[in-house]
Amino acid sequence: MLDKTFNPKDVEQRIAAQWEASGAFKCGNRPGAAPFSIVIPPPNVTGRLHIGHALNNTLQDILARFERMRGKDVLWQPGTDHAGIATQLIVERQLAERQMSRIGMGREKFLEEVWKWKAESGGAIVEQQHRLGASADWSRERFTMDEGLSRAVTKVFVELYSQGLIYKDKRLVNWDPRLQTAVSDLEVENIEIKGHLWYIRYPIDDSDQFITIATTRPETLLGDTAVAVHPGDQRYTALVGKMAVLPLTGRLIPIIADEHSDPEKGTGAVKITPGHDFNDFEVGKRHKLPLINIINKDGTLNNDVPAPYRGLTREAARKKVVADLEALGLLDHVEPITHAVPHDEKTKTVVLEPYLTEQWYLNVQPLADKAIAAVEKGETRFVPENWANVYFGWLRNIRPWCISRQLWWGHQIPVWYDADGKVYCAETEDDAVKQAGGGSLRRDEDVLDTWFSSALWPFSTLGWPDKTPELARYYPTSVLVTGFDIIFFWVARMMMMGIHFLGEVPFRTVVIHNRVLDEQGAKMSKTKGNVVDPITLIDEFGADALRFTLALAAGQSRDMRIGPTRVETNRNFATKLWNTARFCEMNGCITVPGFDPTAVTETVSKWIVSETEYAIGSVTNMIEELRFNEAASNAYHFVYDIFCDWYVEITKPIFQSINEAAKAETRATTAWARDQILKLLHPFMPFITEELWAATAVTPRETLLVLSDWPKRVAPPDAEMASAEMMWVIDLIKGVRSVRAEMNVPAGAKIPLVMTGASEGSAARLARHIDVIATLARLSSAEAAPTIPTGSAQFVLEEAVVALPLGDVIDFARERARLEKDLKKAQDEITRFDAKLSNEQFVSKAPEEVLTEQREKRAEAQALALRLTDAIGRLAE
RNA sequence: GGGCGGUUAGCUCAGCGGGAGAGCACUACCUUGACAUGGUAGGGGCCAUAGGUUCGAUCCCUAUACCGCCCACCA
Repeated sequence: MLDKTFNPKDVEQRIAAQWEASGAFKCGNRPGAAPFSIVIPPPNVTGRLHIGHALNNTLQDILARFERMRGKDVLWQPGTDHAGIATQLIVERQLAERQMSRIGMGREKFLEEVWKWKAESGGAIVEQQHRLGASADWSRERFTMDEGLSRAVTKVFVELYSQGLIYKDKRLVNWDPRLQTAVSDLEVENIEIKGHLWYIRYPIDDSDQFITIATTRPETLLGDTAVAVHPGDQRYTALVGKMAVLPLTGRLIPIIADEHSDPEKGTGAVKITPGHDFNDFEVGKRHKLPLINIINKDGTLNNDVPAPYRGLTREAARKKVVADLEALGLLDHVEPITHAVPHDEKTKTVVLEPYLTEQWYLNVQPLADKAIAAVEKGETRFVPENWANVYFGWLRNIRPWCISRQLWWGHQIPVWYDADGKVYCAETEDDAVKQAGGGSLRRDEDVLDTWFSSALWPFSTLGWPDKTPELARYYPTSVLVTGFDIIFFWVARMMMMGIHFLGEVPFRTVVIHNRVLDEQGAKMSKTKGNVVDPITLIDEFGADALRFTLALAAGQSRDMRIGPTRVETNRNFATKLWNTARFCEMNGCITVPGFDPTAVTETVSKWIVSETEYAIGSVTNMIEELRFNEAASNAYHFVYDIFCDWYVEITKPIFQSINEAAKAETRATTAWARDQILKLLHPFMPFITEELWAATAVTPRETLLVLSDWPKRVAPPDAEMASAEMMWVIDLIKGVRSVRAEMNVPAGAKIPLVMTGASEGSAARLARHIDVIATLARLSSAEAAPTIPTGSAQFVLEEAVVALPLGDVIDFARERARLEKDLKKAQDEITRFDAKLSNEQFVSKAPEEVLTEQREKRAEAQALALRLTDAIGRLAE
């Protein structure tokens, strides 16, 4: 006997162990089956599962389980990302607690520490993915710094280098002064902050005039090498070609004319600091201006500025420069402004500095062109498809990718230098030495951007550059499921690398899912403290409830809000499912081997087979179309509103009857429908369905549910007739219940029912389902009769009028009000249909079936109104 | 500045050319032999605004407003 409620805590771990032991998630053991593959977006090895991961993994798991049940050879490739910066920071912080430092111990020792950390505490997120029920092939788990994957990285680098696509360049980069590394354009987040616009007077050389410039960064004045005005700006034409005296330094800098200067902004004259501003860098190149770097790697001012400013932080330097200018009377005025300042995208606190360094770049332009073409040609499709525009937009304006990072944790760049600084790019040091013709070489100290290895994930995890069977079988992967926030970081780059190195797109379909917000609609962040922890939700409500909630919320809109109340609702759904199975158990509904749902004879059986068939079809279609929310809600609707609310209730009087043949068929049919439900829900709620699959079996099941076959659509006999009949029964019961409630008939009281004007068919239906109707509508009797007893409450059911003789109990005023309300509704409908049908344009232009439909509806409303009018008339008798 | 979403019941959201839906919340009643993590019956909406297309618009088109996101840039 099943317990009264489902206890996820007891069950989940046990079920997960069974799955693991059965090898159900392993790919490659279904020879002849079509492959279906997904690579997981590898979470950071430092990460904790957040609700966005939970959504992402749930959707992938739905697909994996669905396709596995459909007989495919499923590979869901799991793994983690080495996350250069995040991991290095964590280990550095731990070292600091032990009074140690990265620099102090040196590169080699430090990397040992990181690997040690990874072995001990890395990958906690993988355990959390297990908690969620993720059916990935865990035996194939990969890490971006694994030996094999690192080999792929090296090979890719060397090839791109030899193709001339990777090169070293000295230009401005976005510099993180705290980590002292370059970051790519994508890792910059421009944050609006309140600042000031300082108007500063630069004296003109050999003159008593000034040229006033406006700047948000007065401290960079120390590195100015020009002042620019717009060539067409009349105000300054006379000054172009003269020299200005740079305040605080006394350096002479030219006043130049350049289109970059915008007459509308500030004073129309702008200071040019090629060393610390991207635009100014370009201006400097155009005018062959000298470039002065005034900042150290840590963000403090260097020795190329006047002594008083050396060593100051940027903030301190700014204050001092402003104060000194003011003292000199060169500060014209200050305006408060709000402007966007580049911050480091991860912490959002560190202000990045445009900084002149030598870095490795990847010229992605040629790869981008092919990546664009592939989506244009439909080789990869986005779902929803409008995300393709975001993808195109970025790739069409792509700039070289700065791939080097001044970190230690990551893939070290496979480049060596000889004593003369000559470059040798090779897969191994030995090869480099060979290239150099002997001698000792020094390896480039930089590592690659973490996303460089992520870009190779769809093929590096399959064994590339080796020609493995897995690579042949599972590449291109079937579907990629991810969030829109990493379309640029990851999706586009995988496309570029996949096409370039494999000659084929890495995935056929990209599903972009919503972003998860908290229940108030706010973006979740650690600092706000509004992060909803999926593990907490799993602990409280079960993994199935969380998964079902996420699937239901995975609609087309951009955001979804998730919080405990919604998960609780679906925990309740799980309980409902559990108790339905319990009901089946209590009534002896046992799976009958070889049961043929198309051979049932009872109307009720035909009806539920037909409804099940419909549910199978809709859930299957919706998953195929990647409309997860529709799939989940269709399944929910079938299970709750049809199976639980009606079918189960209707079987109760059958089980209590003495019709043994009907009971036997109902038991078998119910067991069959329950099994179909378990299968339909399994991709969404794997734990509870797997548990019920075993618990409801009298003789052990042939396979675990996870390995069972997806339900096939069946063609039930007389489906339409059976459905119409059962709908009629349901409408009758609903009608009685409604009248009872409105007439305040006590719930326990059994009342008689008299049906008048019933056709032969209706009378027969009434007789056929008398037990069900009497039980569910709480009737003492139900019969067809020629006349309506006085003192009856009435309602209309198709051609018949149903009367509930309530005798003295009836409240005539109330009954009249109720009937009149219904009548008004019917009359309003008639009016609406008449308006339409009397419109010549409508009659002549609308399609025939719409016309017929409208006429039928009008006739129905007319008949209803007529019978209601009669009923009201009888009330007066 | 460029682009993209959203605006539907008190709340969170589905639906997207021919009768306005769900969950939660709300009201009334109900310990009915699966389930109170439940059941039954209800109340609640000019589907943001203004035009247009159409016989017909919550749905398609165009503008507007508000909310939000992405990209670029800001002296």
